Amino acid sequence: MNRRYIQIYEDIKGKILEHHYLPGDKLPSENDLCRHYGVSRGTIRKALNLLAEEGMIHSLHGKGVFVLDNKPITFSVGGLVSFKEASEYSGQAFVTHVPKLESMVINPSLHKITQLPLGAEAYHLYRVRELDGENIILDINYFLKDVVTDLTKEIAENSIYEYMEQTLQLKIGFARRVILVEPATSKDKEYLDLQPNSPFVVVVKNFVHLYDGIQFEYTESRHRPDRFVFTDFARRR
Amino acid sequence: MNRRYIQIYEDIKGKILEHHYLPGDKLPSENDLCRHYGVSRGTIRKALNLLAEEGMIHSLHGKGVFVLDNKPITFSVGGLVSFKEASEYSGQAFVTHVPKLESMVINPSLHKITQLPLGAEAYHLYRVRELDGENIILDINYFLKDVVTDLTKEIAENSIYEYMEQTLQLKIGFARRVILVEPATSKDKEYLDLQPNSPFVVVVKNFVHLYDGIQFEYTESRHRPDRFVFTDFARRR
DNA sequence: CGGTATTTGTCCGTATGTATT
DNA sequence: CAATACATACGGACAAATACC
Repeated sequence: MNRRYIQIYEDIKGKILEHHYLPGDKLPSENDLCRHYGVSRGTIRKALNLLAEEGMIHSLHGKGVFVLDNKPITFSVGGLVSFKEASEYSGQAFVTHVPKLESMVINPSLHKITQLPLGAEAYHLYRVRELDGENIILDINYFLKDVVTDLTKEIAENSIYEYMEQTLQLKIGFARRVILVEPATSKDKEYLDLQPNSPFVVVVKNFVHLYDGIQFEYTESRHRPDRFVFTDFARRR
Repeated sequence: MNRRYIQIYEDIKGKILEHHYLPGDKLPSENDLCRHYGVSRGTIRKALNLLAEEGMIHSLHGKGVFVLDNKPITFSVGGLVSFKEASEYSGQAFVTHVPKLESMVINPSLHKITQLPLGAEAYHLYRVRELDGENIILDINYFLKDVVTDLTKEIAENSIYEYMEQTLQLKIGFARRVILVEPATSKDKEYLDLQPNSPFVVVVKNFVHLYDGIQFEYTESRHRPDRFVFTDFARRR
């Protein structure tokens, strides 16, 4: 498989991130980029389209393609990236603790919450994310056992997605995400350094599917409200 | 301009929303769709790509294109849609009150918050969104006066975006959005029906730009935490 | 102000690769 | 092995918005 347009997308993105192109700059014209990369215009436009979706660039009809003022959303919570990828990007050094890793079966009440198949075996784990000595995120994960086989604490402390993609050769497809606010539970109070006057946590619920469409994961990321930030980019159609 | 692919996107989207296609169904093959709409395959693929970005469909190499189980994100808070569009879509009947509409100048401290140009004249308004007799969202808006000309209370109660696009013939381009949690201010307490034990609000900050790139709006949507929901769809690349 | 060149937007047709049936 | 279906890429054409002279 060729996927030239992905390489070009990554190349241009790198040049923006390394400030070879600055916000407000005009990129070379699409025809110039065609000559530079030795590809057709359709391929260039596919690469530029990816950058536009992420909020890195904006095209103006008849004028050119301009670099936006941006912290691209893939660096924040937006986009489907693993926690490890996000923290590496942002440059913040997180530590992950795994106080719990066990096997269980999806019972009816769990099925309702997780949307995972009733009766399926799953790994159930808690992961606590520590920043600057404070525990600010509690991840409650459920992974289908027959998909994410042989999960260990070491893998969970590093990156489960990396393990799935590189070791198990699985293809992650898409995720639905819901953000809301809930009262803090006793588990939140046990694992997070909550502030005394804050009886709430921000909850990000993730329903993650493989490329073939089957859901293999449900995760609740429970955030200390004062440290929660989510950024997003949207275009008008 | 033709924009056949937009029409096809809207047509297929409509068929999914009206349950002509159900979740799990396979759409006709791309070649069948070409024949049906009388267009080339590239045009069909552009339409399908829009649906895929919104989380309505998912393509499987060699198998077909399948309808996902979904409330598409444009129906919720995701996507760049006006409050009126979102509420019409969700079917919830909101009422909008406009307790304040005044003109002001962007001073240095406002410039820092809103990112609007220093010294520019702006409309400043409060809009309270009421649902089921409860005031649950306080919108604090700043619109550049030389862009959104002649703004009135009537327009603000209906839809400012509709006014901009249909009356002023302006093209809205893109927005950056940040979601976080803040302590409730005295204004929140004045305008929102906050619950007594909830000293916080969920704040959605919007930096909205015209198609030509200039920012014309800053809005803070301040939500009662227990009524706040945000949904999102993401793909792995 | 007008004509020409440049640049992005849309669409077409074709060819080839790769995954599934 | 062949047929089907999606993925990638090429090249050409014309439209629409803008820039330049």
